[in-house]
Amino acid sequence: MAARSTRHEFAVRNYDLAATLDSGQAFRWEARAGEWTGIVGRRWVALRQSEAGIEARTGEAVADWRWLADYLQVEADLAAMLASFPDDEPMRAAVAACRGLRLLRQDPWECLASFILSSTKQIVQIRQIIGELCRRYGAAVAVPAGEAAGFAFPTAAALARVPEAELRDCRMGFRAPYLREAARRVAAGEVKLDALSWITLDAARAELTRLPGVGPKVADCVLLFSCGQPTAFPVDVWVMKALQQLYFPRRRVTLPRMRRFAATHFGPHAGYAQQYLFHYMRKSAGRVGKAGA
DNA sequence: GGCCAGGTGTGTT
DNA sequence: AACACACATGGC
Repeated sequence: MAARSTRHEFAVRNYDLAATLDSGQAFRWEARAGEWTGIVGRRWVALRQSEAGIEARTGEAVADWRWLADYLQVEADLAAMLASFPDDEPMRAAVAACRGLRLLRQDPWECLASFILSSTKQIVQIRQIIGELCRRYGAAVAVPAGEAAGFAFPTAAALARVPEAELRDCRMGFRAPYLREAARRVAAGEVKLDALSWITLDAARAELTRLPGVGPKVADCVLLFSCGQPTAFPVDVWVMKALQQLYFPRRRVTLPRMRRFAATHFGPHAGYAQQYLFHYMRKSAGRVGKAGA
């Protein structure tokens, strides 16, 4: 039994923390000098890339660090997943450009709500909306002395109670009624997010897309980023661009056809391949890692 | 100032 | 099944 502590080090190789936390999966990580701060569940966390892997410190002492190991997926076998990718030039290039990029394992409600808010929004704006939502409706969490206040992501029950006009004040525009109704149904147990990990991908998609504001893309984000469905393959404008340029440079391919191509081409860890394509494309377009933003 | 953003809902062919 | 359009808001 480990002693309670506010510090822990995870031994892990081939893990690029910056790429992972800044690759459009999660929206609450802030970069500072040499470290990243954020909220995971009800805990404030600072993460730093170290010699042996990843160093973490928290706002309150922790005895069992499995929640963070799980979130960061430090035990995932990255090499095996990379080896499962199709052996073609586009994937070789994407892997070479994104060494150590990982998929996180996020809370399903936070992930669902975040991606309902993501449609036709830039990542910087998604981050702003979510930040405001957490400040207004999230529970305060313990932070180290001298740190700014931190807030958990608001529960579904909490957001279900917020009037639509107030949600619109957080600048989410037409997404406000979608978020509110999705929150109500999740809080009422009409959709059970925890069950989505244990049913087939198609059944899970059908369940999620019953919710307003949730189509194929948002559903696959939730299934990939928080339910561990390894072949979920969200196709957004960036992935569409990547697939178009890298696999079909000569002819235009429609979105539904592109989804069908993706469903057969990328193998048992297609979702991971998707994240490499997404990050590769955004990086080469110069939208990632630029100071100032 | 126009184009675009980790899309979805609704209505038409 | 495949398209067209509206939908808020803000970065560039």
